[in-house]
Amino acid sequence: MLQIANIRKNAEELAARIAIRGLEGKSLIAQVLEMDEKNRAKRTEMETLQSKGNQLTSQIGEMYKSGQREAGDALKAESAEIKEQLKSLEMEVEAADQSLVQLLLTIPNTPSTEVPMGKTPEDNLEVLLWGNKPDLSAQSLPHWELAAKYDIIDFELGVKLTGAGFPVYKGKGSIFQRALIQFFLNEAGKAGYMEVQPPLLVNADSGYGTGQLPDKEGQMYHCGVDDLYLIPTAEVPITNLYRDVILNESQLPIKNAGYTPCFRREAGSYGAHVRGLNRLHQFDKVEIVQIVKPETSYGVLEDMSKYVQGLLQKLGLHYRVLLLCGGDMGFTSAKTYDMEVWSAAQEKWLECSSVSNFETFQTNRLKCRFRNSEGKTELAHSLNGSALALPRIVAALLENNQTPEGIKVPDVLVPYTGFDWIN
RNA sequence: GGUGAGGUGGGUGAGUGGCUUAAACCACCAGUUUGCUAAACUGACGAACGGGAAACUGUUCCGGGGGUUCGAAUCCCCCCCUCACCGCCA
Repeated sequence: MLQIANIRKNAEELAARIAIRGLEGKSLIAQVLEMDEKNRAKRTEMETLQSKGNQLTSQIGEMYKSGQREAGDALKAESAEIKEQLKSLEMEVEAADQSLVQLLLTIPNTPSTEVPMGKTPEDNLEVLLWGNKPDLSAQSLPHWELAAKYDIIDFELGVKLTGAGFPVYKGKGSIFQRALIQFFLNEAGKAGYMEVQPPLLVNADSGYGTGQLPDKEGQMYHCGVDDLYLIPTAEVPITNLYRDVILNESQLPIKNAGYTPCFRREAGSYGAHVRGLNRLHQFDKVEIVQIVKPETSYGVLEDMSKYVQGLLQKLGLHYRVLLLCGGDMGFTSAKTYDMEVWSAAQEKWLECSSVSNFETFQTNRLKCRFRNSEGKTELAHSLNGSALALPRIVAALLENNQTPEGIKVPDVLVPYTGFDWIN
């Protein structure tokens, strides 16, 4: 959620930035400002009356204490009248504030000025291309056929147990996936991220904190009996560690990494493009999160992007980096890079990481602040990224490294798997 | 699930109707001392929102919601959560 104080101060700039998403920034901001002005007038009116009422009650108290009981009683009527007036005024102010918040909740984050204009994925900017397409023989198989051939991932079994989108990893497939997780966590540790194991179920407050609620309620699995949500990403529990917190400037930057399964309903997305590991209801992911000082956040975004790319390079994957355009960016993000790996047998790019700077959009909801050098509280900036999401990495590795003899395990993973071939 | 105790500022924790403008201690911050760190001492120190160029000032907030009262952290009702013990159990 955008900060109202910031909108007052930088109305024009923010309107222009919203327009990068292809929205009517100017009229939206104008609407907010108009409502805000009305609300403040109401608030002033209410507070003046409250002040008057407070003075009166202390007067009455004084009179009682000095024995002027009758004089005190005489003022009670006036006090009661003020109280009556206040009742409706307070309700008006609350309703006014509520409707302003409702309006603000509909406004997405303001893209950074470097974000390209555009509405569709075609308008995303390819900022980097690394490596080359692997040269596969004509008999190359897509990963779901490889999974069956070597009996390492069983999609049918998952359907029996749960439903589509819940695969069962078996034998070397299971070990391979565990090796990747371990590799990613160790790399994150080396890069200075503190590992955390958060809960996989979160309450509604946490959902609101990172912005999954109320907009994306339908994307999360909900346990009705206990009113808890299965996390769609570790971003939710990890970022919410810092909800309602005032940090010390010296604690920043905070760098956390965590591995969790992720659960997504993905309602309405079926068909060929969700085949195999391409889109699942349950998948594993290592997530990195940073809470930083505002002036450093864009530098940190570049660092995180480089870090994620380093993982892809160590795995020897052909990938590209996209700077998402305004229209394709998530609601809460100010600037996002997507990393896509080349899936050689499917001959298409698969998104395997998304690294974003949220500026104060999340921290405003989270009330995640730090005490700056002037001793004032200030909202921190939050960022996160996948490092990495497992299924599409597994898919790309299986497809790109396939040979007639089997699937070659990347060298960096061998210490974790204990074998160098899946065959 | 049963019984009991409790939720107060960054933390510990006092506070049973108006001098609470929330004590005290700790932490954080600034300064003095100091080769450096530490210790000691001194000082400042809750948050959000509004008004004001600023100094400053107003309002709200003691788990959440309602109520009693001229006046509520304090009394009453409902809800939520935490802790302890018991039961069940990986």
